[in-house]
Amino acid sequence: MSVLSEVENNLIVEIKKSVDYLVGDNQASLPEILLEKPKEKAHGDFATNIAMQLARILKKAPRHIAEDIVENLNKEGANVEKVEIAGPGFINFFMKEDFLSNIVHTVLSEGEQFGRSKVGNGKKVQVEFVSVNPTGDLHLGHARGAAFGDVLCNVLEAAGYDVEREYYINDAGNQIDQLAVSIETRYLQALGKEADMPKDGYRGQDIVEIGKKLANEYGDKWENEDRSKRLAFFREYGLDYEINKIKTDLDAFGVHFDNWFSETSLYENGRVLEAVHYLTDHDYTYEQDGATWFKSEQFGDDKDRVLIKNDGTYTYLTPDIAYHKDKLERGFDKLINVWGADHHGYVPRMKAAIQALGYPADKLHVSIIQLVNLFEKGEKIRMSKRTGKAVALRELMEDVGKDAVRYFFVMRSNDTQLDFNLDLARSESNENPVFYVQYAHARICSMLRNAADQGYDITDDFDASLLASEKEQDLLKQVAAFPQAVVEAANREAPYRMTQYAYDLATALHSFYNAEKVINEDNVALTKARIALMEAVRITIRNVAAIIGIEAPNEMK
RNA sequence: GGCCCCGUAGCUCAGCAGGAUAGAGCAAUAGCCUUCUAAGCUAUCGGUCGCACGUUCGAAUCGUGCCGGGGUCGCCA
Repeated sequence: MSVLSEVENNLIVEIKKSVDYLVGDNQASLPEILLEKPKEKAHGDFATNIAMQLARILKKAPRHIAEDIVENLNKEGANVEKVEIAGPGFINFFMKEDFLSNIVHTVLSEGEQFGRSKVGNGKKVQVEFVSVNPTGDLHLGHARGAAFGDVLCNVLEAAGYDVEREYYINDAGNQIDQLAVSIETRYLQALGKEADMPKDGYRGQDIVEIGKKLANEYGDKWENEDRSKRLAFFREYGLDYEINKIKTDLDAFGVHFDNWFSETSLYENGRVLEAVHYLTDHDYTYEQDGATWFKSEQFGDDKDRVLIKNDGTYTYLTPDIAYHKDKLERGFDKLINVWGADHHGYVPRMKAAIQALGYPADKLHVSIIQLVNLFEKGEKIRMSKRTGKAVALRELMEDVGKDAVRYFFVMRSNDTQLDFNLDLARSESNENPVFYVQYAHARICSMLRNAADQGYDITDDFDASLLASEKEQDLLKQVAAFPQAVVEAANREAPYRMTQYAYDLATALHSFYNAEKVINEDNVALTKARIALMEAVRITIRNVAAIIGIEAPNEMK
């Protein structure tokens, strides 16, 4: 699926007519005709390898097939100026001069909508991401997942999918009991009492603060209270505090969720029990060593997994199966989970569960986010200098700013490890891709301000066919490529393609800027056309920046 | 040991629904500001695509086997 321009569609239709004529009855095995945009300008505006693809079917040499296709091609109808056959059998198309000029009008009229398409067909996709345990701060790995998930959602929305963002709050289970006990310890310490942090307690600064806060608000009230009541209260209080902190941090990072889903709610409304019953009723469980096991191996997992431990409590998997059952029943066409690399081993058992629940395994797609390493002055940083703990998202944002953090985290494919270069993110120069892209936008704004001072208006009529220089054509091609770039990023669930696109567009702009002047007193018609072009580029940069979730500033300070 | 990710220029990475001479950025070198923002541009230098077989008219891309780096293998979450 793709969004092709009218020109491309037209060309494909004409090529197909020619090919149909050649192959006659062999229709069934006919490969799809694809156009590529050659890297080399000498190879034309578009190229197709259809002749090579047909070689096997027609049992003829690719170059001969290409000749036949070209012979039958309606060049006029396809808006083609010149056709060449090259290499092993590529057909290269050189389009008539003005084939790109419409794009400026398109962008100006579509504005914020430019780049959006309907290829997603309104399909319902749910993306569950971040879902960090509410027991501490958001760290770098989480932040990468947050940026990835959020930009992925933006891309999917732009491509016409109906997207829901969800955060799964692990507010049940051992780690929350541990949170309550850790808070208790800090609370007692805040009151000046002797209390030791348990071995696997949470030692973060935030827990110390919760302890102090409780001591200030309640004095020794909870010290004398029954311990189970005390822990129950601390548990709720701590959860509330941690979740709010996570929300605040994500908010500052520009990440917002449609739905915060509580694990506890699954217990309260009987969904966990229901899921266990479902599996048991379908004979997907058995008892062994005092525990209840899920037969995940028959669905492709390495081994079977425990659902109910021999102490009667559930493993993490059990409510998670109930959670996915719930998600599936909410009617999404596709579920995407964004998980850290340390969870990849968990994928087969979750996919097994999806199948056991009666759904195809590919209903769920898990995007694994590889590790992040921080570098400063060429050295790997393991701990924050300030806190002595793992570096928190908040700290990183204060250091280099939200935009740099977002951009750097989505800049690389999610399945490669990421080296985050702090010096680079801080630097205000062309080495820093965020500034490079933002500068392109600011630069255009500056030109447009100057143009306005001289009495030009971006709504003036213009003749787009005047935009014929090499740099202008390059810019037009880049702009025209945006809708397809969005679709490809969506199809491949690869948001990093948006940062690459943004960078390439900025490069074309800067290159144009250094080669040509926009405001040219001797040529008013050309000036008007270039102003329109600049506005079209500005809109495109702003739109891609919006998808990445960074600012498109009017000036650089 | 099983499974997952990675291995492409000195460094960081694209390219991997097979296609033309493997691309960017940084670093290095040489240039461009009486001209709309030099936070910019232009050019040069730089690569046995980890290795070996195989499939193919054609392999960085697909398959198999090795080698190297990282991650992960709990009745934790």
